[in-house]
Order: sequence, then structure tokens, then C-alpha cells
Amino acid sequence: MAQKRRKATSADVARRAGVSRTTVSFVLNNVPGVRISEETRQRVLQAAKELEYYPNAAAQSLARQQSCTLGLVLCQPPDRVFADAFLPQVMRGIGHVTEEYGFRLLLQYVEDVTRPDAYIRLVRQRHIDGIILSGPRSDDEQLLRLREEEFPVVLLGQLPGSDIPFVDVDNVGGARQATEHLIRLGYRRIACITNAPPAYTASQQRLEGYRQALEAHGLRYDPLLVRYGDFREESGYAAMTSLLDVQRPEAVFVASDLVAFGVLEAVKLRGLRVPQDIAVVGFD
Amino acid sequence: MAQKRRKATSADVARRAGVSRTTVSFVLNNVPGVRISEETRQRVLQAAKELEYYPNAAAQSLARQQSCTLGLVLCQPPDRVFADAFLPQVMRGIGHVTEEYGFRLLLQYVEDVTRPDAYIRLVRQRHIDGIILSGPRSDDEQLLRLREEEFPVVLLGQLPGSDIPFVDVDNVGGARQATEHLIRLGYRRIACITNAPPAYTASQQRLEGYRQALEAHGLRYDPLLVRYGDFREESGYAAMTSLLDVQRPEAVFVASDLVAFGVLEAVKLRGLRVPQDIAVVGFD
DNA sequence: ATATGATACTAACACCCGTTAGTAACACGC
DNA sequence: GCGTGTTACTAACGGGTGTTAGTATCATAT
Repeated sequence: MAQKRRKATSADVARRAGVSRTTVSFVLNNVPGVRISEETRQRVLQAAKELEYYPNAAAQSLARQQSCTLGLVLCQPPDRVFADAFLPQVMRGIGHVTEEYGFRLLLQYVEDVTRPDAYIRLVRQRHIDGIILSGPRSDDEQLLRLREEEFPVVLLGQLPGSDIPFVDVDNVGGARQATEHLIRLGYRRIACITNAPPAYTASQQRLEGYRQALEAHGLRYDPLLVRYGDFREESGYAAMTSLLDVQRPEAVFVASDLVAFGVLEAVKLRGLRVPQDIAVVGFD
Repeated sequence: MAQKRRKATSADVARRAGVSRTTVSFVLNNVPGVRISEETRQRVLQAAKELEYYPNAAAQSLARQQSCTLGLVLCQPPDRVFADAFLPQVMRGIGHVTEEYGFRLLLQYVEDVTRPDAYIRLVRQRHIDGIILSGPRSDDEQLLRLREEEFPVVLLGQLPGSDIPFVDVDNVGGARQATEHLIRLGYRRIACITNAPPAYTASQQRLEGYRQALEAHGLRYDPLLVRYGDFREESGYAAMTSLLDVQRPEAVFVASDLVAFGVLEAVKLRGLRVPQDIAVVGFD
């Protein structure tokens, strides 16, 4: 019990195995190009197990000059918290990948996007070896500077006019699938309400996916059946009302779940039922 | 450019300020009980700023014997990913608090709950100083062992029959507020559909909040107006149908957003409108 | 003039590991 | 017997910081 307080170090393992600390390091890290006799190797492994030895992470970081930790920096403003309803899944995915590579994931929220000092400190203090940045801003000078220094940065979502590598939701593919789902159900006059104004990349891409699905199945792309949302529920309501005023489609692909709530509202108010009178499928 | 490659260390700062490294440490850490002349202090701060000095996190952890990092361990099985729709907010909240205390937050997903080695390693390697554990299992022996060693653990959600400290959503308070909202809107016959079977603590607590709200406003608690959900949308549908069969309430408090979807479905199918014919308020 | 104490600092160790350069022991060829 | 090479290891340094124990300087008290 008393010696449990004191964590074993590699020196303890070395002493117990009757070898030098160097040898312990060689064995436990499987250092390539170093020959250790099988007998010694086993002695070391045995000693490590008996002492429940775990290498100290801080010491390793210091010696290796890398932290084996990735920073996941979230800059989304809280009000758009619903917009990233799928963010937990993304995070989970990132978590699995980092783990697969023996990396840790450090979570950093940035509340005030104009002062991103918090995540910069993580870098300067060598707390992290790379950044996954969600909700980047093109006016983030610190970010550009990191880029100059060739610090590894990956964006979650796109930053137009930047050469920083990014990953993003497969907007095109997702939209295509959703639309194809409607097509397979037999619908032909399928409208589209986007998640955001055309200026947004994601909006364009989802519209493109919708278009691809139509054309792949021999349906005509009709601009009259397209409306643009702007993230908010109300925009979905307005867009759907506008659609219904002009001509009632058989189905609607809404490129945002939040906007879709407004759409459902509009449909209901017209006394129509989903999906009997009109089918609605959302994205996210 | 060339010297940018090389990060400044506290020794560099010391040299530039013409003092010892010890003094630099004293100044930058504001060590209490040590008197440093104001002039020297300024010289050190100035030098640190000019060199853009940031203390190396690994070296600090090593010297201080603590990482100033908390582990957020998520053990929820992926299938209940919707059940924790409010988890992002909780995480954000945790993130803010940890930051306030100068701590970092390390995110660790545990996919296989029967093998929680991943998060144990974080502890053994001294990567983290404490754990916030979501989705704990009572058969987690490693967890019990950590507890024995007095390693700081906080549970997110409760583990019945355990003395480990926990935080949880204020189920009672939240449910009471939601119900009171309905009461203030003038509704009197208010039903309740829980999020889960009575065996679940959260379910009981939310029901309790509902009850408290009623009694605080002089309304009678009527067991006939209570139904139990089981996380799934369908259970909401069934519960609501059952309620409508017996007697139509003026309003319903649904203790889970997911279950509420099913409720809305049931209401719609009966040709009733929300909130004109029946008011629905959800939890989460 | 000397002990006392405060002030302002520093030398040196500790934290724990990875890694380079080097050594001792032995085998082999001639 | 001597160089060459291989095997199996180790001594020693480096990574950057926190902190304890100690020193030099000067003012004050006796």
C-alpha cells in the first residue's frame, strides 16, 4: 500500500530486471535497429508488468519533443449550436482515428472568436502537435501565422480562399443520397430548400448533390423548385410557403434539419400532412 | 526566420534579462513569498515578451508533478447517440470551467465499455489529474480501483450504489421549470410522459419535478395523466395515443425530446394541432 | 564593531524519459 | 597475434521547468 503511492519509473524496472535504463527503453519502445537478447527482453517485460510500470507522459513528451496530442478547437458561436447537430459524431470519429494512431485529443472551446489566444497557447506551449479547427475565420491572423510556420492545421469546414487543408462533410454526396431516397420512393416533382444563402460553400454543394441526383435519374432540374434558407427555422417556413404559393411539389429535400422544422410548420399550417400530401427529407 | 525555428526557453529569457533562470520562474509564476524588486520583475517580463517565451508544457508537467489536464471520458454506446443530444452543451460547459481554472480538457471515447484500458492509461501515464466519466458501469473494476487510490473522479450521470461524487442534469429543476411554463400559460390538465421507465433515476426525478410544479401551483397530481417512455420515439407515440384514448389533456410535458417526436406524431395523426388543440413541451 | 535580520537573488537538484556514442566480450579469418 | 566485425549492452547527455537551500549585500540594532 505504501509503495503504491510511489509510481514505478523506468529506473525501477531497470533495477529489477538487472539491466540499464537504456535497455528498458529499448525493449519497451521496440526500438528498431537494436538487438536485445530474447532472454533480457523477457526479463524487462516481466519486471515492467510486475511493477505496473507506465512511462510518464510528460517525460516522454519532453524527451521526444512531441506531445502525441491533437487539438480539436471549436470556434462555433453558441447560437449556432443546433447547426452542428452532427458535430458529436464528427468528434467521435476524430477521437477514434487519433486513438488509432496513438494520439490523444485535446478539446478547446473558443468562445470569443476574435481572441483566439487560448488555442494559440496550446501550440506555443507545445501542448499539441497539430490542430483540427472548426469554424475558422479568414481574419484569424494567428492562424495564418501558424500556417506560415508550417504548423500542421486541418480545418473542419472550408475557409474560402485559403490553401489550408480541410475536411468537410460530404455535402454533395449526402444531398444526393437524400434526394435519391425520395426518387426511389417514387416522387418526381422534388423541390429543394437549402440550408444557407448561395454564398455559402456548403449550400452550393448540397444544391449540387440535389441536382446530380435528379439528373442521374432522368429528372429535370427546375430552378423554380429551389429556395434558399439562411440557417434559421423561420427561413424554412418562408421558403416552404413560397413554394406552396407557386406550385405544390410532391416532395422536398431540405438541406438543414433546423430549417426543416420551419418547413414542417408551413406544411402543417396549410393543412397538409407529411408524408401523405408532401414528403420531406432533411440533411444532417 | 532562422531563430524562429528555435523556441525560446526560460534560460534565454534569463540571459536576456541578466538574471538567473530561477528568478524568471519566480516572476512568471508569481511565486508567493518571494520578493523580487519591481525593476527586475519588469526586466524579466519585458524579455519574455520580446522573445515570445511560452513555458514548455511537458517540462512544466514534469516538474510540477501534475498535468493540469482533465480527462473527459465518454462511454456512451453509439446507438444512444441521440439520447445525449444535450451532451455538446454539457461538454462546452465543462470546457469553460476547466479553462477558467487553467486546466485543459482531454477527450477520450471508449467504444468497448468492457475494456476501459484506454482511459486507465491516461491516468497511469499521468496524462490527466482527474476524470469526468460519462456513462459509468458498476462493473468497472478499474474505476473502483482508481477510487480506492483516491484518484479524483466525477461521474456524469449517476451510478447507483456508489459513493463517487457525480454531477447530473438538474432533472427535478428542469422538469419543474418546463411544467411551470405550461402552468403559466394557463393550462391546468397537464399530462406527463417520461423519458424512460421508472427504474431510471432520471425518469423518477423528472417526474418528481413535474409533480412539484403541479403542487406548487395548487394542481392535483393525477397518476392517470402519467405515462412512461423508454428513450425511443415509438414509445412517445404509444404513450400519447394511450393518453388521448383515455382523456385528452390540455398540455403534455414530455421528459425527452426524442420521445416528444413520437408524441407529436401521435397528436398529428389524431388530426389535432400543436399548440392550438394541445400544448407540448419537451425536456433537453 | 559586531550580531541580527531583511532583501534580492542564485546554484544545484529533481522530475523521467529518449537517444547518441561508445565499450566489453566474443567469433572469425589469415 | 592482429585486425575486423558482430552482438549485447551501458554511460552520459539533453530536453525545460519548478523548487529548496543557500549566499551576498545592505540596513538596523546593541
